[in-house]
Amino acid sequence: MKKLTTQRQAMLDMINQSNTHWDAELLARALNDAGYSIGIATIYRGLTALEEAGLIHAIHLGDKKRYERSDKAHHDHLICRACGKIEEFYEPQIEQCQKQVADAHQFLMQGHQLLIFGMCDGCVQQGEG
Amino acid sequence: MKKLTTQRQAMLDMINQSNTHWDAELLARALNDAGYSIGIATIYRGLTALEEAGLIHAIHLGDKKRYERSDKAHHDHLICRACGKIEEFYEPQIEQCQKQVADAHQFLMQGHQLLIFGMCDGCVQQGEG
DNA sequence: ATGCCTGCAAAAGATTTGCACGCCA
DNA sequence: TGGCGTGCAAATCTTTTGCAGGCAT
Repeated sequence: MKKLTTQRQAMLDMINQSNTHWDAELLARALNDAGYSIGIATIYRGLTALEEAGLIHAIHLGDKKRYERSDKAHHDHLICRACGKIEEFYEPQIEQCQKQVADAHQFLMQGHQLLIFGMCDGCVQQGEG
Repeated sequence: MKKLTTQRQAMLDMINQSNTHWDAELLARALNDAGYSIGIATIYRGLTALEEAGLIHAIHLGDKKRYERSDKAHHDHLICRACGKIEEFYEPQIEQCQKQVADAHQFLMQGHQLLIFGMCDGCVQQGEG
């Protein structure tokens, strides 16, 4: 059985206290800044354990794996290519369409990931300046 | 200006002749099997060049980058977690919803990627056996 | 000559793993 | 005492890059 050790608790707290989309290194740095000293391997193993336990949620964003709180309703992501900002959205109509698509393909849907790439409002303004 | 050399032509042909979702190593192996001897670095550089030229299309599928023909209509992917098979689909309603979501967030949509994870029919059958 | 292309090997970044040690039931 | 967690360093995997030629214009 997986244990929720002090360090994993710290990781979980850090993730739960924010809306950030953490990657392993970011989290390691934040925890070290917060006074914990946790090896990077422990971070990776801990993140995997927390994910398996359903305590955090993972998204594989192109280059690297990110983690976010799981105590949130399901949502998808808008990703600004200019500044890297990640916004969240939830569109029930899309969710429903996906189920229909899966059914039509006799495909048992277990999950999905929708990423919308583009530029956020702020970056569009700047780009035009 | 990028050149369409013999090797890049071979890469392009290989990709165009199939519906496979190639990664760099798979493509290298296939080309070597076909009699070409192309270094892996050339494959990577070639794939990047072909993608920039719009001749092939890239999807970042979780772990690694894959490439497929670009002379196909836009589509999204159903991915079987059991056997790795990738099916394609196109659902105009989803496309349209995405635009609306982007607009609602004052987000300039440049592209998107929708992956549906689950199990294909064949694997479901097997799993139940 | 110049610019882009190639191969190889080395480097890079992200993640995993081997190993020895430590903690707690 | 056995199992899981930890740290470190080494290994792995995918991708990029440096460098020394090579080909075509």
